[in-house]
Amino acid sequence: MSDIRHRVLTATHITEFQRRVYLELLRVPRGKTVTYGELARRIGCRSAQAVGQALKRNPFAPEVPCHRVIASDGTLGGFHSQRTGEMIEKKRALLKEEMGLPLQKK
DNA sequence: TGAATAATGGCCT
DNA sequence: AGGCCATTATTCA
Repeated sequence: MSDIRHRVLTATHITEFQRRVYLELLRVPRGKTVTYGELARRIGCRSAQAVGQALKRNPFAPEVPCHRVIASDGTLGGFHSQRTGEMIEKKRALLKEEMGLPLQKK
């Protein structure tokens, strides 16, 4: 079982909203991707930016499947080349093959 | 198809 | 209260 989930549930240095985002993210089944807007709607939010911000500030780093979140275009959306960014970028590539995604490149 | 801009909603300091 | 954001949609060429 993912202690990550437990960590999020015990996280107190984050807002309730943030917790929802992480939980929903962990809730995403493997081989499935969700857009910021989709995830936002799931938690009852209308702003994908808020979700994105939550992931950016993600205190749970790559432990959380943030690589399953993509833009509405089916692209990788945002992501920076920071330390975690590189790792996630790589993870994303593997995840794509894992789920058999044809890598939509507009 | 690609780029730029506008609008939007919520979070952080 | 102000600024920020890993967005989204729309518009123009």
